[in-house]
Amino acid sequence: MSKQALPVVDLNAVACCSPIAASPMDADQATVVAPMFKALGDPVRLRLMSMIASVPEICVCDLTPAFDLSGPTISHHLKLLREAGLVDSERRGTWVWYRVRPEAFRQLGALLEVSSAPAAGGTA
Amino acid sequence: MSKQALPVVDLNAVACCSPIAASPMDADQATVVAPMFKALGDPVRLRLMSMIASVPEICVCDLTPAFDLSGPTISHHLKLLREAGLVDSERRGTWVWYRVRPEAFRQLGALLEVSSAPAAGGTA
DNA sequence: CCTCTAGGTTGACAGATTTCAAAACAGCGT
DNA sequence: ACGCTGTTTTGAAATCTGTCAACCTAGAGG
Repeated sequence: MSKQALPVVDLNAVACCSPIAASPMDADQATVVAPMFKALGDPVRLRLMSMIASVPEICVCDLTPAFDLSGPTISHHLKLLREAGLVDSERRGTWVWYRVRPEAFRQLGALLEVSSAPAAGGTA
Repeated sequence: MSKQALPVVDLNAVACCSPIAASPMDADQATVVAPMFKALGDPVRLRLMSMIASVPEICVCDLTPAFDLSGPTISHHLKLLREAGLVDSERRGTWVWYRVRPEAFRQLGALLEVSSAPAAGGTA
């Protein structure tokens, strides 16, 4: 019943910072990282993520009315964001508060870092 | 017949650089950006992207054998990457070469930048 | 204990995604 | 012209996703 479902993505299990462009990512790492990108690959979740990331923390009750969607649908998207390890939630009395997991956020950023131009001399 | 299908994502149409965490992203921008994350949200495409981004350019014939998937399937994933605006392709004789679109890559990275702790005093 | 509100879970369904086999298309070499 | 190899397109099957209505759980307040 632990509502604090352990994130599917274990950040410590990931070679956490070599940029995608530094060297070909191996299949295992791709399997771990892809779900994080996938979680951001839906407009609703991307907005949700942005709203959460823009403040220290935010109540579901402030998230839901920003969309033209039912409560359960928002709840579903928040769950995916949680399972991807991107956000954390905490119940405090009546309300549930969400905040980002900075490590996850940082990792994603690191993955997309541009590492200059590697020299695999193809083009000429 | 133009195989150089115009990317679905028009990079110039995007408020191209304010980090997700800077302020809540509006619905329109989310609609434009989400497909890019979505494209990276599959392990195969993420690896493909990584392989392409790790070198100046790479031939499909070097991409395909890295996976346990049929040629058409790889081709399909490459098409999605192209449509997301993340990569470009060019046929040169018998082979087709892929390379990243640096602008798109940079934009994605910018989106995930951590902008310290913003003070959007909603909470207190 | 009862009721009210905030959120999450279940079940169902339309539409999208992943994948492959088969077929089409594009250059190259003979 | 013909066949060969590399890549994309088409068509179809199995699976996954986004969404809602209905229902359940958690805490607040009588």
